[in-house]
Amino acid sequence: MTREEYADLLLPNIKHDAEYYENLYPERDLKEGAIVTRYAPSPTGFVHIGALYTAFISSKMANQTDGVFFLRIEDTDQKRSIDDGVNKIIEDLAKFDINFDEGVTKEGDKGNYGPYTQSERKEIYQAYAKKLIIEDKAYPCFCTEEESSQDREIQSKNKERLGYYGKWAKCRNLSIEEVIQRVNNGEKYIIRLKSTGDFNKKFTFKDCVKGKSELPENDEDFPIIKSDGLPTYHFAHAIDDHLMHTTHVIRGDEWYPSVPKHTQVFVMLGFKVPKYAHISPLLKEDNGTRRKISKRKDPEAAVSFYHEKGIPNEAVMLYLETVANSNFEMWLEQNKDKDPKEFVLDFKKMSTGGTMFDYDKLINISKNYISKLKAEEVYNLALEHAQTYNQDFAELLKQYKDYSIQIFNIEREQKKPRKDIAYFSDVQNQIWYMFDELFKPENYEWQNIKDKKEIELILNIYLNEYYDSSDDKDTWFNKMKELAEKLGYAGNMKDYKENPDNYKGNITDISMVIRVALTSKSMTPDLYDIMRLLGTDRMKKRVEMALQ
RNA sequence: GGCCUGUUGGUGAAGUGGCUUAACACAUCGCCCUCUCAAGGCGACAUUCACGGAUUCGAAUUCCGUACAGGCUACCA
Repeated sequence: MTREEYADLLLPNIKHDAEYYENLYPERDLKEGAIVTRYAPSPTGFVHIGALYTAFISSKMANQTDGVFFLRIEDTDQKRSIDDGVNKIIEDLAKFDINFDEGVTKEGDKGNYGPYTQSERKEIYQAYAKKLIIEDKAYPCFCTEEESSQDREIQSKNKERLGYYGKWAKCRNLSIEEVIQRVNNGEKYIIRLKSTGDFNKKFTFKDCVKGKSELPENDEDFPIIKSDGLPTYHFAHAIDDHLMHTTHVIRGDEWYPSVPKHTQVFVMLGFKVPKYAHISPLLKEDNGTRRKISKRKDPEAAVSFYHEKGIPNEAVMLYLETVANSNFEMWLEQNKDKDPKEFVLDFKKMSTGGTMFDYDKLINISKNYISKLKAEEVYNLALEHAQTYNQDFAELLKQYKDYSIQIFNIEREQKKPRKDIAYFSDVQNQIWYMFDELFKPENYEWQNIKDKKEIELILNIYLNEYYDSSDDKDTWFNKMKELAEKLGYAGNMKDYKENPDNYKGNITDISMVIRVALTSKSMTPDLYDIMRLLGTDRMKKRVEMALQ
């Protein structure tokens, strides 16, 4: 039996050989320095904030070099798939302005290097595995999972290094005859790589993020094809990224220790080894120790969390970019007129340890981002959020569109705008009192100001003798001062501070009475603007309500 | 157990042998401004870079060891 026939017995019914695929997927025609990256999730439908982070880096790296960013679905482990998982991932990423040049799309594959779903590439992997078998660089293994785990236990007991290597690689030297016999007996098998590495020798490479690296060579005969015929991650990664001509493999740093394994596959197959960039994880403090943000334990792990909270997608991305390259913030400060997209991301500036996820910082970025938006943009985003999460409020916003925009315009669109909206789920809490439909105050925050008679007096005199809806802001404020002084309050704070005993109070007390009467709250944005928006009739009604 | 990586204030970090009395930002606190709030202005916040040694005229920066944390060590990715 020739080696070809032998390989054919192990991996039957394969139409094409490796050569065929080599010709099918030629080198990409890109300009010098263009980076080809990919995002390669399992179709779980869940986008982790850490995954968004690496996807963002991959996407930006490709874009800033006029390269290619593609989506590949890694579904070789069927347990990880859910229905419609791929579409959910695509949608979630699109929200954050992460789009693919190539790969799986909602309408099917796009691009010349497909299929982009690993389960559809089974034959391709097998063709290459076959090539390795023919060249005696891979072999079938009949060990059961129980046997392997038993061996690991023995190794562990004897304090030996764990794994399928050296004398533990029991099937490595099976004779062809024996293999044929066991296959014909219907025994299940996997295909393992026949490693040529030496654990005592060092393998050196340069990681784009971590720099010069030195790891032991791989001497484990790790599986490349599972008993279901699908490849393992290690093998699929090598085949796919070679055939799809990925230049930079950007992934989580849990993969860092397996670079010798991966490189070995590339080398044994005669492929050019790609560059690796291992991104350190986003961490969370938990009981005094740091751990990766976890899908199960931390709500903020899911990208949908930010959507629900109403943190603008752009703010999340701005935050992730400052995590990626901390000089980004300074760049933004110095290039206020430029599009943040012009910032050039640099692998070398990425942190090599893990980064604590700083929610406060995110909120700060979000506040600043929202404060710079136009009133109408804020309105649109607030409405969009409310339509999904707070429909009653959305109805109000729609019904009173112009009015709402004016509310959002208070102290906005100026050099130093208000920064009180951090996320859109909080908007109703902040402006409910501007809507009669929502204005049902449970308590008036009178604080400790004056007795009811004094309140009544202030309000009545103000409304009847001073208030004029056509006053501009200065006139309005001067009138407030006049009223204060007429009633024995200090019209300006300096006078009051110098001689507090000469006055019943100061202008703060006067405006506070009016503010609380109109809004029930002691803390609001600019009173003048609120009064202007409320209008005379509603003001009168609210004063009546307050005095009841 | 083995292998690898990391460790600069509450947080993210700048920093690659003297320009560091450790930048900048977030958080916190104080003062000022102010009709309240939100802002804004000013200031405080690591004598020290996990610890111990070594090299050097000089170290956060180089080397060695220790500690702690994390990752990998699956027919999971």
